Amino acid sequence: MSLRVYNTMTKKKEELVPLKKGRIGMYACGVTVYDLCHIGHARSAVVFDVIYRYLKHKGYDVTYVRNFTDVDDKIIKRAQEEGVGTEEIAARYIEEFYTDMGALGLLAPTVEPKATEHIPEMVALVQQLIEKGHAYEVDGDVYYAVESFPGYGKLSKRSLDEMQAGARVEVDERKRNPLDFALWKATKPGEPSWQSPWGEGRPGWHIECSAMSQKYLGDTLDIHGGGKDLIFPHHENEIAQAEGATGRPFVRFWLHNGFVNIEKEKMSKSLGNFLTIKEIVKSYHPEVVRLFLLSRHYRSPVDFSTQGMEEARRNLERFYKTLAGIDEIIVQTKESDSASEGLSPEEMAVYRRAEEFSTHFEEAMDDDFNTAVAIAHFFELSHDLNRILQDPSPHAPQVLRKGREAFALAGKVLGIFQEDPQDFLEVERQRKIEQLTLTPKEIEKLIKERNEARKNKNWARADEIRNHLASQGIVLEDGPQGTTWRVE
RNA sequence: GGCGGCGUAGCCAAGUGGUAAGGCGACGGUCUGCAAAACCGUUAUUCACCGGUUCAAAUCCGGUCGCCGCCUCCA
Repeated sequence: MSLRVYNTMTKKKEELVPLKKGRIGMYACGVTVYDLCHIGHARSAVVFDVIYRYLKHKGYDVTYVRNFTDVDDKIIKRAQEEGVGTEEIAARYIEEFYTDMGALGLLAPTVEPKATEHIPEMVALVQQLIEKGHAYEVDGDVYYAVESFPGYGKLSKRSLDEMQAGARVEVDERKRNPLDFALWKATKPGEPSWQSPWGEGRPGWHIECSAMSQKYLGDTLDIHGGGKDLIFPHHENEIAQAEGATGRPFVRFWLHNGFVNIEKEKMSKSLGNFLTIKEIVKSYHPEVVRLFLLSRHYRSPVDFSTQGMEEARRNLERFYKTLAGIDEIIVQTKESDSASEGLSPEEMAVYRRAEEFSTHFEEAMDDDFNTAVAIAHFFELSHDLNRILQDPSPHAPQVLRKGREAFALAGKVLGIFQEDPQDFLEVERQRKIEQLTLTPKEIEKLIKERNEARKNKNWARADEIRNHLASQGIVLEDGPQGTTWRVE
């Protein structure tokens, strides 16, 4: 099966053919470390994490680079506000980044370069651009001359003329073209700075990704990605820098993820609806966040809502309930009990579907990482397995084991279903119990009373207790093993 | 103003030429004292609207309406 991806450059799905057979070099724009990460960062990070995982799953030797922008206007501003050094701000939010992204279960990239640790590479690149006539120096600043690069605008599909017509950039007399952007900025008092051929200064934003991707992945990357908002100007500028310097194609496949809205509104600081990852994982298990995000296609906008998150939580719990049921049965059986001998036609059918699961999963993922379809397959498999679980025959473990393997293997690619089912359900239970006004002890007491009433066929009293607890969000389940309770 | 995207059931959401995945909800059934969970079944003759191309269109083309993003820092 061949993997097809949507390429922003060509606006088409194309077969992902790497430059070197069996190897993939991929670069995802990371974060500027001046504040806590929000759900938008989480989406981007999770999307590229899943892409990384899937490429590895397909057997590619992947080099994944994700950078930290640790020198930038916003960091400087923040540092000045707090009266501390920029290094302190950067170090603080890098640490927070690891805490938050670690919580979301992100795999570590191959390399995580920091801009400040690659100043010499950036200076060299800028010098190269000046030599080739793509950049010019004015008063210690260096600007990229967009008119010197014929392909400028090819990724974002705009021409220089169009952009100039609608330009809202401030006029700077020293620039040859208003759209020329800074490669190097002369230092100002109180700002971090480094030595350069143009005097003390610091790099512009776009140059770091060109320099660092080149260093770790070579002149041509297979995949470069980030949020849709980076298409212009960031990625457009990166192309101009990299291709202007090397004269070779910069990126084979451009991948961009869609935005996150909050309750149908654009997320923005002025609206005060910024949701940080920290806040979210306080209320939801990280796998719930992943399931929620991956239930939509990565290129579409997604609306982050309580309703959507609750649905994801309910669904994940359902999956884990199935898995817990399976584990309970197969724990007694031997590893080798996954053969198909002696199965009933019904069991055989499920066995086959479990066997084919990975094929279907890969078909979905091969189609531009269609995680929504992949997750739909999980629902189907889950139904199949629940049917077996309902009334397990002596041969059931053979089928269940097969299904369990499928869940674990494909789940690993999405970064879900990786917890022990019992543990997961217990953690979720505790999380909900904390919200209750009643204590478990009080609940147990009421259940005891209700069971007394039931013994005496006092259905009125029994139902009264059930309804009372239900009004608190507590659901009673009468089973052969007695009565258990759970929180809605 | 320029560029781009989107509009699929009550809701969420796949599907980009071959006759509408999946989830939530709702309804009916199995089970239950009643429930819950789980399972079974039903729930879009139709994909914003109008016109066109085609044997065939949610998918392609033209137009209309509505929503959104980018063009300035942004995942």
